[in-house]
Amino acid sequence: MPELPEVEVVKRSLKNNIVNLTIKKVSILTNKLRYTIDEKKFNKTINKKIISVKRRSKYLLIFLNNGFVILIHLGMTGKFFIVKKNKPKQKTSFYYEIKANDVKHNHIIFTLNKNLKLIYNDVRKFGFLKVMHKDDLSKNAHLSKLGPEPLSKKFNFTYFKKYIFNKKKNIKNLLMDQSFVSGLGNIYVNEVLFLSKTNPKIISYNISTIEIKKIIRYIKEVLVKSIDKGGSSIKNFNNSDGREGEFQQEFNVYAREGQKCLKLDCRGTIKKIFTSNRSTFYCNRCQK
DNA sequence: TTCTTTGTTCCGGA
DNA sequence: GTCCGGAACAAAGA
Repeated sequence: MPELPEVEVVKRSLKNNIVNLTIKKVSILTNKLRYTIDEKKFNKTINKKIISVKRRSKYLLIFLNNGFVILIHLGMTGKFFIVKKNKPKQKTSFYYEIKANDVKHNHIIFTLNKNLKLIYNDVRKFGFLKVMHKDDLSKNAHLSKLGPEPLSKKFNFTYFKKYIFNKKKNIKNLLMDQSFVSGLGNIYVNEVLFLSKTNPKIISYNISTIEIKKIIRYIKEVLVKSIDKGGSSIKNFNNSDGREGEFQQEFNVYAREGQKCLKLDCRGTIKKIFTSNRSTFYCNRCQK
């Protein structure tokens, strides 16, 4: 599931592969992803050059040389494939050989110059692509409500402490709240709370100064580490077989219900509960 | 057929 | 009016 590190890895891959290329053609194979696709808007991208690729929270932004931008959210299962026409077997770290059974989930195909194709593939169709003018980005409903980037200096002790004053929300829900900090999802929030030994149900205003510092430190540490590893939950991006990677080994608590706590000398067991309809995993001993 | 997964939005209660 | 948690929603696979 793409969270901030995975989106960052995708951004870097796109940056290395499609900047300075020109979109020659757009094929919309599915007219509805999360939102209905406005085909006319996509025509604005034809014969335009890609000048940069950026990330904000879990959103990708592909900027074109006519002032238009493609805003993308990968949802649960959104992926980009870059393939070389007529040479399907050729691969680099990001080139991907599409298997026949993946093709039915290809929804939007950008034909680029240099015989390349950029393909948006999404099994669950919870992602979206939207074309708009860059001047309209600041008032876009998705982007305008976002809190600070977790890796930025704005996300610090002072900000955190001030924000949780009187906040009755539990810490799990707070970290999931994109207006507080933008880019964390369920997997990384579970991991961070394990590392800081914080109980996910604790009321935010009750969190101690020491614990706040730990949470902030581990958020930054886990995200950076994951980005460096190429995004823990999309290892398959670099695999040629298109299967799920062994990313589950990377996690201390996520999807480890009933298993032993991995912390040395802790004999706890990983529990699974639901908070706001989201699966929450924590150790019953070290996250009191 | 039912359950699961996610981020976002909506709704009712406090 | 504000805050919060829970439910609903989207699609598809197991």
